[in-house]
Amino acid sequence: MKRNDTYNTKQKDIILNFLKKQQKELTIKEIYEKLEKKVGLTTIYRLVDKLVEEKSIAKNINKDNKTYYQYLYSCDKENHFYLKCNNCGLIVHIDCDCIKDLFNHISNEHNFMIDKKQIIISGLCKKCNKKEGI
Amino acid sequence: MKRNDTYNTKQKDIILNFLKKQQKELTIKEIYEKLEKKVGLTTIYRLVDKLVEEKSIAKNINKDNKTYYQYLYSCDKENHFYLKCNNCGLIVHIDCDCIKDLFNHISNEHNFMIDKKQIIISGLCKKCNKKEGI
DNA sequence: CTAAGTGCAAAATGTTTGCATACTT
DNA sequence: AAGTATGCAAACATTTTGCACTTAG
Repeated sequence: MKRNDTYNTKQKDIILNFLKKQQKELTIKEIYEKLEKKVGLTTIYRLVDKLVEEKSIAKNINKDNKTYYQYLYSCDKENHFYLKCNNCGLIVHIDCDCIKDLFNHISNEHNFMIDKKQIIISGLCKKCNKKEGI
Repeated sequence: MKRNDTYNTKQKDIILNFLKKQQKELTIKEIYEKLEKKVGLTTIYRLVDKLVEEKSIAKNINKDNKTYYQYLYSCDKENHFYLKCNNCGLIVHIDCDCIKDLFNHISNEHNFMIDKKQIIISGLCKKCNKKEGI
């Protein structure tokens, strides 16, 4: 008679932990293969969707036109955001008050409620910036 | 004997102008249909890819798992960025120095080169924020 | 025991490619 | 002309669905 409940399953654990361990973006196929097919493709699609919804992971399309998923270290602080390198795909977590100012400014002056859980700013990390700059 | 050249075609014009006029995100299919099939599907795929590459338009996956494209008003100023509403999908162009400070801070303190052409910050616009907040 | 989750195979979608034709310069 | 671009049909890839079965609570 229960309703709208959610169960903890082996597969759920496997996927979240796997993404947590990997320090990079992965496609569904890559997840499926690296997990040695311990979890069915369909299930990965379904679980990954949920994880995106609850903002545990980020989803995005890269230049290669493929869809990638990546774990986002969660954080309840007010001053955290992510920097994403467009070249190597890495997302790094930053804690810095600089984002608080922007947040306040944008919500006050521009009437826009930034989603604190998902502030992802794109560009090039130090390493890739050097490489591309040649 | 020319090489690596690019021609100006009717289709290229049609698509860019169409996206410019629309003030919202569109899927490939929507573009195809609203254009009344004046441009072939394949061509849309190809042109839209180029436009993304040259950063005239933005591409992203929404909650509905569909891929959307939207024109980005270009701007050479140092202080512009975009705010994207996660609910209604609109991208608004903002010119405000607040982003310069963040930009400088991030590049100096965090060694990260933000892509000035594509600073898109997500959240909820005023209208959608009210609706969701009920 | 019941609702929720899983995984297969199949169906539905979405995207890319090969190629003959048409357009730009 | 020569090099690009286009658009169809076909190939390919990705994602979703139906359904019988398993698992969590």
